[in-house]
Amino acid sequence: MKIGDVSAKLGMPASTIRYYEKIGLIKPQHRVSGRREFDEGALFALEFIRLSQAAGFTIAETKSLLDAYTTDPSAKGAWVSKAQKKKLEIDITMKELMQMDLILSELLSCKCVSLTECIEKGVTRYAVS
Amino acid sequence: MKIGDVSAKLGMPASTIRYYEKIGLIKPQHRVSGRREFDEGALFALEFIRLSQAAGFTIAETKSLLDAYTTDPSAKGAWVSKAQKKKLEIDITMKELMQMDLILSELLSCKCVSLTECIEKGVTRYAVS
DNA sequence: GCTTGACTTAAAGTACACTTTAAGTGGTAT
DNA sequence: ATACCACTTAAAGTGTACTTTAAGTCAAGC
Repeated sequence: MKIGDVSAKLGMPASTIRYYEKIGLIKPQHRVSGRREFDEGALFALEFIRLSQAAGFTIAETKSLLDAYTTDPSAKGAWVSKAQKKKLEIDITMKELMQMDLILSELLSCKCVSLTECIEKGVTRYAVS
Repeated sequence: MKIGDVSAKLGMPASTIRYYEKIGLIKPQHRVSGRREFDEGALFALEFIRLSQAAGFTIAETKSLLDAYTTDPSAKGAWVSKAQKKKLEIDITMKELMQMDLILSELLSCKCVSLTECIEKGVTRYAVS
């Protein structure tokens, strides 16, 4: 699969994919007459990166999750605790998203004529504890 | 409430709060002998901003959600459709977070010695459709 | 065979969201 | 009363994550 196909399939600019390779987030892809050829593993890595970004993790964090124990099997223990920590962070983000959703729902269903009125009426009671 | 107290309560640097005021994300706070005094409304706005950021929205998007129909009640219609759109975006992000969580769970529970092996065994079948 | 367009590189540029700096003010504790 | 620390400002600096540019290569269709 060429970079253009991968780009279309994942909805990710080709420039971004090249950038990820440049900074070592994905392995240097095998070249066929100078162009990158992507396999399933590369596609997984890119999708993993996309989801990791969506989860609010930085490139460095993503790299750390993606690198670990691929080169050194004995590093799996460290990877496991790292991944577990990330799961907790995802959990926190999920709760924040749910709270944001709840606030938007409250503001959407109320009859106030302004946000200020909503705040006075206590529509925002979920927000600040 | 002074900026330091707000900062401590929300876990948000005072510099960030000043920055939010400077760019108009929050209203200019009332000053008491030169220092900002924050009320419940301001606290709500800041918590709203924090959650909005967690939901992956930009400052501009957050501002748009926070501004609308506060000054012009007739703009509520536009605000409503905007907020509904945001709720859909939150929904997408939630699904991505769940997928990320699922992938991490799979990788955590498998017995592979490397990520490459996991990919080959199809542990990643949830990732790329 | 020649045009088209996707690909290649390295390097510079951009956007967003703060964060830091420098210089100064003001209320509180010893 | 004096030291201290949180506060004030505007402006410059920082970090992350790309994105664009410029110059060039290469394979495929007309």
